[in-house]
Amino acid sequence: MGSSDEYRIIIADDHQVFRIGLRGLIEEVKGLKIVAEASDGQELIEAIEEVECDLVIIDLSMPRMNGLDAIEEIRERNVDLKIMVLTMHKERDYFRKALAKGVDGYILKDDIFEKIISAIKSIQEGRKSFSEKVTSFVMEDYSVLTESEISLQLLTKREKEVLKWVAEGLTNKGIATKLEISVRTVESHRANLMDKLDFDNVQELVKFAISKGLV
Amino acid sequence: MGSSDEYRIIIADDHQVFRIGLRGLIEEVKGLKIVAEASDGQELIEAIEEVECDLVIIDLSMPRMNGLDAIEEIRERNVDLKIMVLTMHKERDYFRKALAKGVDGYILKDDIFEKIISAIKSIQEGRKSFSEKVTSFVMEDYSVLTESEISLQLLTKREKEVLKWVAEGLTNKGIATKLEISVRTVESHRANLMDKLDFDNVQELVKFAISKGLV
DNA sequence: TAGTTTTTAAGTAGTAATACCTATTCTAAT
DNA sequence: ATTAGAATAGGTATTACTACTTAAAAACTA
Repeated sequence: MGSSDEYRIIIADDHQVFRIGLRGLIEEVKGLKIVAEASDGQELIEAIEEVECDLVIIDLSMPRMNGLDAIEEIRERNVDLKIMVLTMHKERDYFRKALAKGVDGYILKDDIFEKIISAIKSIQEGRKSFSEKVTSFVMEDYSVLTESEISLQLLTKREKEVLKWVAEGLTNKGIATKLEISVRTVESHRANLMDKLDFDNVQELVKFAISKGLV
Repeated sequence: MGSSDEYRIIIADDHQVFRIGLRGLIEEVKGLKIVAEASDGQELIEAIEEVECDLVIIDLSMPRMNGLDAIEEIRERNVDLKIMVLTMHKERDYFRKALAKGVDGYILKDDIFEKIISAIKSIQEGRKSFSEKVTSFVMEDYSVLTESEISLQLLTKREKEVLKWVAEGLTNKGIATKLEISVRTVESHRANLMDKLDFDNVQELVKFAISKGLV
């Protein structure tokens, strides 16, 4: 055995002090080894090319190339490399975008250290790990959609029905056939929808329908 | 005082045995009182009209009028009434739709009874409460989007850019102006997008863009 | 440097959607 | 029974998008 049974980690964070602290703490754990450090996205990409590693721990706000762009870059080159975001950002948007780019973990810097380690372990075992603080944010997010539900109540039953099928991707003609009404009627409903919701394109209709759980 | 400091609950579930069990368990808790029972959505609506209550505990699968429709009906009449879903369905879709309709809690029947009580308490105090089993489903859901990421890699940089703006709701002309290229070029990119992704309408483009975190 | 992909752009025709406006029937509430 | 709102549908013109094809720079890869 030797180094082959060690889990090789690269840290990318623009604060040196944080890196030193994290390295110290992680290396106290048997089986985990920091094989490189990077202070920005560009350096990280280079480091990955140079040294073999299993996991990248990456901050989102870094100079030159930010974390999200770096993650995209990494995923384009190597789909298997595990990526764990370790950041102060608990905003829904960062989290969502990071997830969409395929990260394996998203842990907040104000989580306790044990959480970071258990996340690393989870990822090592092929699972994913997210800070409860962000999962709860996503949950709130899910339910917040609800609050502006008044606008849905503006719509009549038929309008909601038409909206649903529009969002599903049917053409007006398709909807007309499905509901057994004239295309002109569908056009009317659709015009009323646009009017009531103050939209001027299908795209917004789709996003609205999704947010309301109609599709 | 008397009944004024009691939290009045209506139970709607199509299984009588379950209702009896739940009633017994809930009424052992001081301060909670079951004021009515219903075996389907229709009965529930009627019960709400007849007796005053603070919280409705409702199952999703019921005859005559199912839970989701009942919730919609209730929300149309009374926005303040608290609604807690208590169901066996842990599928993402049920959960998402229930949330979109503005429920205050979503608890699974295979949760322990203490969880149900603590959820009721949370709701009573104005918070929301969801079974961890469904929040984790949502989380997975969030990250599963990632797995079919291959399709994004099919697209060129420019195509992704165009896709983003389409999803944002710009017209081809608007995108052309923004990117300082001809409308015909935008049309080309868009046609290629449709082709590569095997879509045939904007709606799908929007949904795809959202799932990839582009918008 | 040669070859491939990406980005650019146009022709031509056809289909789909929108912006107006009007108007009848149906339904539910007063 | 009356009235308001919803659902139906048509007229006319304009704008937006799609389908299918071609093709030339530009950029990148081998």
